[in-house]
Amino acid sequence: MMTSKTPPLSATAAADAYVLDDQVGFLMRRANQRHLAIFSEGISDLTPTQFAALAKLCELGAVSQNALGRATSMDGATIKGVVDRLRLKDLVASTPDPDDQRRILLKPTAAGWDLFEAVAPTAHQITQDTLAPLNDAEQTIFLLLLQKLT
Amino acid sequence: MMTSKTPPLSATAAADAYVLDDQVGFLMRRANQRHLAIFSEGISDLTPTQFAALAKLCELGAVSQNALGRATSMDGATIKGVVDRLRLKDLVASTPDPDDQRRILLKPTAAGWDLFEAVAPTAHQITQDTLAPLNDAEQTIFLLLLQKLT
DNA sequence: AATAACTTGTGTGTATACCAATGGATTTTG
DNA sequence: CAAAATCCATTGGTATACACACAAGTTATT
Repeated sequence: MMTSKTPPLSATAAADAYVLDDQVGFLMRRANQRHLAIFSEGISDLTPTQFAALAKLCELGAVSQNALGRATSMDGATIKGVVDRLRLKDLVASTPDPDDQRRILLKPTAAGWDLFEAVAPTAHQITQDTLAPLNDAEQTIFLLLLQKLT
Repeated sequence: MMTSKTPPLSATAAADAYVLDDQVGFLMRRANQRHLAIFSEGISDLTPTQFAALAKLCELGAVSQNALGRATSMDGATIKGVVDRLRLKDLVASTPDPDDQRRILLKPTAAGWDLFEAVAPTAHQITQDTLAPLNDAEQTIFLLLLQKLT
């Protein structure tokens, strides 16, 4: 509990005790910054978000844009921009869904598949490089705890 | 090591083995999304980034804009926007540095101090709420490992 | 002292990321 | 079946976040 480390405090005392560098949010932001740097070093063709969308699309087959967004934890506005850019790069193709006129069915193009398969090993390596400061046991625990925070 | 879970693979096999939901980057993004939601629920006046900058400024006293950026892990372009918005809200004041004509010295205003002290306890609570899915021991480990990944 | 190298703040461009609103399509319900 | 509720894609707005380039100021080098 919070109270074990921070017993009831006046607002001022709480402010004194607030050290930014100890906050989860700040640490997660920094850890993520490091990961993004590692990613763009290894894969410069795609952003992590674009790769996530492409990978998920290769995993799922043909899905609607919003469904892909849900599968990758992006809201409608975000996934639209990502898909637009993937289409500009000819990695993803879209066709209207004959069963539902609202939907756009997305599929990886041949080039999309090729790129995904070509960079998947690198993506694995990026995950490993990101976790490299931890030993095997620590990596397992970290991923487990991270999953619990999801 | 990676090889314990993923022995040498052909590109296609690597693609098969690539499950987005197991990747560190994806998990960190989702954990961060959850944290941001908790934050904005508790503190709606400021974004996490703005609060981080304000908190660090209260911690450091008078520093230049770029120095504040370094202390909060934001690059020059990012910290500029953040500080601009904090100034618009009258939480931060800027004066030219007499010793270095390039620099702008930043300081929290009285309102900035007041707001920081008022929300610091809430910020602590947000950290706790974010970590709530973990028990005490897990929280300690998680923060430790997170720090190692920084 | 003059030049080079660096720092600081700023501006531009691109890419997430989310909220709110909208119009059209589909599903659910009364 | 008709109305309400929901879903879908899109748009506009705001806020990080980083890369790059730039001008002006400062420090280091020669």
